[in-house]
Amino acid sequence: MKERLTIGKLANHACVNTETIRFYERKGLLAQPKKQGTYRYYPHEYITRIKFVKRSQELGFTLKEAFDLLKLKIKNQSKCSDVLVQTDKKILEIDAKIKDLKKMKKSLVALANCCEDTSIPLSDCPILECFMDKK
Amino acid sequence: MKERLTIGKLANHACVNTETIRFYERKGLLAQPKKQGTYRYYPHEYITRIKFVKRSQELGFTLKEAFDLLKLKIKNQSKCSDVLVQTDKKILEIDAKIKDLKKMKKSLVALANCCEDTSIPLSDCPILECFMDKK
DNA sequence: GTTGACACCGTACCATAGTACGTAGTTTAT
DNA sequence: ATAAACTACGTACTATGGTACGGTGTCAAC
Repeated sequence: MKERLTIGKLANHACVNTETIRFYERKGLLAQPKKQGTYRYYPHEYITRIKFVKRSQELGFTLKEAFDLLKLKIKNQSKCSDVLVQTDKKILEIDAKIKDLKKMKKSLVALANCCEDTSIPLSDCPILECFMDKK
Repeated sequence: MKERLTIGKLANHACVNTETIRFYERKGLLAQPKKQGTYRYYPHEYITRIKFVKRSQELGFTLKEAFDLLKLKIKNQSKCSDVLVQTDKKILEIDAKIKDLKKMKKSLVALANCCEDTSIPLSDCPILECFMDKK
């Protein structure tokens, strides 16, 4: 027999704070189940849903984006293409970030190299210029 | 002859809001020039400095990190070894960020590959289950 | 020499993503 | 049966990175 999921138990199972669940509810992102007496009891699929949202955040999606993906998952008339559009968008965003970071690293490595030569005064270090140019 | 840079002109040249400059000053990140009469006038290098900070933020650095990077150049009386330590730390941070992003991307690409046939209804699509598994 | 645009300053407010806390009532375990 | 542990709810607070606003004073162009 399945245990009745109070907010605390849901939080434990989903590895989040109870306050986080209450926060999602306040934000209108997570539907609040009706009270049965004085307490609310959560359907067991809420555990997976919250875990899904946390995982999406780990993959670089914002909270809202994560819940949007969840909605697609729940809504069974959604198509795979709906999810693909979001995913492809994120992949492009990540690619751009990686590209930028690599440029940044190159500039920093150049700075490190210039600092290794202690005869060069730091005032002549082209760090600022490096950063601004490599865009 | 160079124009006298009031906060508004500095903001325009650096492509930020005047309030942003005031915010940096309040945070103690940007030194407030002494008043000349009732107004403050900014050295022209502040334009490049703010642009540098904005560029660093674009590359995924926090505001504080951006100003720390800026200090590398400005604090040229500091020891070269100090600068090297800072720079190497930043390079490691960048490497870690790139690694994280690559991991994210890998997961997302795997996700996208889960479903090539975009006409399949989502209820039959494994794409979102992939999300949970590929950790 | 007036007027409109700007500076200065403090304070309040925005979004994002939560966390903490106090009060009151309820459930559960011993 | 009583105490510990939990729930519900509202509000306040955290951090990050700003933006907006109102009042007062000033500068600069026409």
